[in-house]
Amino acid sequence: MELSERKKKILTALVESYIATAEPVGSKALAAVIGCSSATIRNEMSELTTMGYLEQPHTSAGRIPSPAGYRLYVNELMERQKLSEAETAAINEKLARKDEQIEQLMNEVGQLTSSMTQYPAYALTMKPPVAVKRFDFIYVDQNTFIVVALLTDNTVKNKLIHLPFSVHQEQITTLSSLFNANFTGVTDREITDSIIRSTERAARDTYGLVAVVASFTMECLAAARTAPLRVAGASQLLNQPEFRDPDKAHELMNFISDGSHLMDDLPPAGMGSDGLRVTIGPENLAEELKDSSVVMASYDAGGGMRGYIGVVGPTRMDYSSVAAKLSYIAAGLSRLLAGTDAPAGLNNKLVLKESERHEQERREE
Amino acid sequence: MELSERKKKILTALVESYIATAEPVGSKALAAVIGCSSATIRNEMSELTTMGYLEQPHTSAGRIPSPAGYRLYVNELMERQKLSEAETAAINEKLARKDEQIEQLMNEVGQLTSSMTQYPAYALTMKPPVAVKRFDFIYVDQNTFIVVALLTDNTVKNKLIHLPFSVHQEQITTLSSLFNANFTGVTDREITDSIIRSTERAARDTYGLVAVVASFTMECLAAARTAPLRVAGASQLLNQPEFRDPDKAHELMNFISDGSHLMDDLPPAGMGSDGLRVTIGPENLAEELKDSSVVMASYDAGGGMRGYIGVVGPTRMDYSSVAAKLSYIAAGLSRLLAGTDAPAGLNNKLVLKESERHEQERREE
DNA sequence: TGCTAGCACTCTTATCCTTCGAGTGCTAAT
DNA sequence: ATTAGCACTCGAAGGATAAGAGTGCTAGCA
Repeated sequence: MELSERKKKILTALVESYIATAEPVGSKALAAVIGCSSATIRNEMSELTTMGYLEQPHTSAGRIPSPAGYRLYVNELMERQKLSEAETAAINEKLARKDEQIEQLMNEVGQLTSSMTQYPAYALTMKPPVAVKRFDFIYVDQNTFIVVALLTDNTVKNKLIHLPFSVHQEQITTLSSLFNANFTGVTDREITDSIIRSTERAARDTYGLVAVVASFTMECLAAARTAPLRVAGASQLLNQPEFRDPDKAHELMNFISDGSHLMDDLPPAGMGSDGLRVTIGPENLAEELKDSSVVMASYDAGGGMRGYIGVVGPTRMDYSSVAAKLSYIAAGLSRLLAGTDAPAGLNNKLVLKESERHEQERREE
Repeated sequence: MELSERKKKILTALVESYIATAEPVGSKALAAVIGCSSATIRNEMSELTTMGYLEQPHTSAGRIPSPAGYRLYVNELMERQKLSEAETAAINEKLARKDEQIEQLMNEVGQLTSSMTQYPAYALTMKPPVAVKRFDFIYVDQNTFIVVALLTDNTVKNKLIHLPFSVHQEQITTLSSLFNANFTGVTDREITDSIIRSTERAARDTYGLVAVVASFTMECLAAARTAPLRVAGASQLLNQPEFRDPDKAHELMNFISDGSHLMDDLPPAGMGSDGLRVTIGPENLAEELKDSSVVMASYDAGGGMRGYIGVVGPTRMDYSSVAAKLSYIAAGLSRLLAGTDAPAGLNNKLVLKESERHEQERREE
């Protein structure tokens, strides 16, 4: 059922007022904004309450939005915010330093997101499986050599291997051709015991080294797909009035500081076509997040990799502003990492509606 | 001036009671422990107060230790605590997994320390300057090669270099001998413009590549000495009653979450010969730490590297237990990383006195 | 029929006041 | 030197009161 225009206006104003002040909103305050008497507002609010969009903390306080109210606000009512010059400049400046190490960059992205939004933020990259493109072996001395593996995603991994016995140059060369023959182009899943066994059989006098290098190889490949999740600005939570209770704050901070939980929940499903997803309060799967909201954006990290940034905050989160900022940062990262521009119209102003409608439909099934 | 035995007993009991309960301690409670009347205790406490070891939050509450009181307690009164079987076992188990990456390990050490002590913890390693031992260049294709640098601390760094123009194998070989001749054995400080310039002159047709590789080299060397500081368990602060005020908690959490401040302050000076240092309240240089205490321990990370672990907490910190735990963990790390055993007697029970006496003397000058 | 004015009612928050009790400091006695 | 006793202080806790914000409902008006 569709809401009347006025109801929409009231809900919008109420949500925004509550987001700004964290105080329940009364009919009087809204009357001024909407332009009719407080009694009328009261009637409307009463209906909105029975429809489930508003809640009353107690009989004689104002109303606050229910999760459903926030949902409606996010899906249909919220203004697509534009970032200020200063904000876009700050983001661009941070992202401009392209020559940084990727890990370093990801770390700073978390902090950037957190400081821009004033909420705790996290950033993670999901990578597709990689394989080794080529191996090189560097002979250092009798007991020592270095394995260098160039991966398909063009990162290079290496390891210094120190042996309790001595080898000579030719053995290393043999090893090199063995590994380049048998271990290139295979992902970590595809390295089976049988490959290792057969390589070992072919290895002859370098027999003992195969296992060492093979395990290094597997480590590399596994490490390359593992997503390094960075959490930044967890202490920002303490700025929010809803976390002035230290016990609540502590609980949620513990939860988000240890990123593994976040990963379970967040990346897989429900990303809108615009790369944004908002989960509000009880929509979150994790028990610890039932009173919080999560906004996340995904970006193209190049080579089929998909990255995610997100923020966690109270349900009374400033969705509009956060969505705009995340979207802008994500677009910047896409451009930076993958050279792809974001889908049309996504750069600065947001197009949430499309994706959110999908989600709405899903929810109503 | 030396305190009477009884004053020492009173101060000790008072500090320990306050550490345990966070409540000001009255004369009655102490009378039971010490074995004389509360009036006597009151007289003694009154003297201890004028001597500056105790404070009164207000006229009619009990006494709490002043920073000087804690200092005296830490230096002379505190029992050297032994860890329980379970605690040593937990620590040993964590440290047993030697084959982990060093960074991973350092990260976990922070978490281990934090979870053992119930305070926020940090861990950092300081490394002496390193140099490159040898360079190897791997030719990948026309536009691409890999630089591999083996450092004096036996870590290996690498970088994939992609060029906008093409090179051939011989140029790479030339580059290799140039760098092995001019850039090995020099630390980052010693790489001057003039070395780069003269190498470039000698470089002839590989001219343009020298700068690229040289800057990679400097990055490596700088990165190798930069201490990766890990902070863990910042949210533990919220367990402490003194941080139930969210604003205070927020301030300190911000401070410690961004490790750079900690580094400014902590590592340089005043490490006792036993590898432990305690700074109490106003002894800390940083304004944000004036109400907190820091306990840190250093360990031998091998190859001249010195590592530090520490915890931050309220001045009402359980110094005895924290010192024992830190010391045990540090000794374990020394053994693990450097193979050296800690100085005699330091393994499990602590010898604080020696070093602290020195510090005491320094302070009295 | 929709809007508004008015009014009684509810419920929270702030404030003030009182009481209670823990703890002190001092004095006098042992 | 120690202790018992006592008057005094001061914060914490409890309770009553008042204030204020907001609601729901009814009745009147366009």
